[in-house]
Amino acid sequence: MSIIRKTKSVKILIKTINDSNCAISVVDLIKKYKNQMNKSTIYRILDKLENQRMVHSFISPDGLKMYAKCNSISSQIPIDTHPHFQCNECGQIDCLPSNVSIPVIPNRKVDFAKILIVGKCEQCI
Amino acid sequence: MSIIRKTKSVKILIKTINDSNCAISVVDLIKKYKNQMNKSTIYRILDKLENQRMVHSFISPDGLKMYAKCNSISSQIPIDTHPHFQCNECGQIDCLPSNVSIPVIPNRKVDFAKILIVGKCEQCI
DNA sequence: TTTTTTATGCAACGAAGTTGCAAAAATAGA
DNA sequence: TCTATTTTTGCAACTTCGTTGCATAAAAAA
Repeated sequence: MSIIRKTKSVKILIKTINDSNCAISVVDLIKKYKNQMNKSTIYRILDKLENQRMVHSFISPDGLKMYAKCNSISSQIPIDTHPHFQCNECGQIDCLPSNVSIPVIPNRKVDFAKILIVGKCEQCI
Repeated sequence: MSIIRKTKSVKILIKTINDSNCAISVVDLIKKYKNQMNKSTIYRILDKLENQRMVHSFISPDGLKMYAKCNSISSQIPIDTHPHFQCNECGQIDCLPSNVSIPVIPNRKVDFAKILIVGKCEQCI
């Protein structure tokens, strides 16, 4: 896998994701940058950034691909294992640093868990 | 909301979901019954069944809408709050009866959590 | 410079899911 | 039973999200 080249588009996307304190859907990124880059470019760049572990992704409850920055906590833990929080008022999803202990399940081997905690965020409480 | 009418298609879908011990994607149901019912019909029936709490749904990690029966445990707990288990070998997803305790998160109100535990199932261990 | 590699835009495509509408089936009322 | 009304279904068209092939543009290497 080649090292990522920091083109203008790449820089914009990295900055956008890093400056955001919550996850962003690709759909929103496409809308936001529809005059500056093509949607294929966006999908391709995000894919590379994820391979490089510079961002991480997950699928939202309504099936949209979401991207968020890898903070210090999540980059130490194997991919996608930290919990996410979705506010059911404003819809925003962000990453939680906290750990949720996964129960042992009889007759199965547990590798990791994808956890989405749903509730109300600080602003919407 | 009107009571559901048990047409032939409805019966088939209820039986299929109830007889399965794991979640089924709508896509698979459409493939399976492509000669017996239209995909719109399938989507519409499943939607109604879910409104009646006869089945429940969730979005799989690859964005597919999945349906599973409501067992005695899950029908007592508010919708979608029981954990699911996905085998990363065979891909099957099923419902877990066990409860995972959700941590309290500072400055937020936690309503419920969607939990997908990933690992190996009994058959694939 | 010239050559080679990589990134981008564009258009077409594909899959999942939705919707409007007409026909069919089931139900209710007489 | 016959008719009127409601509900369900099939079909086709459509939307949205995401992918792919290919030609061009840009960057890096030589």
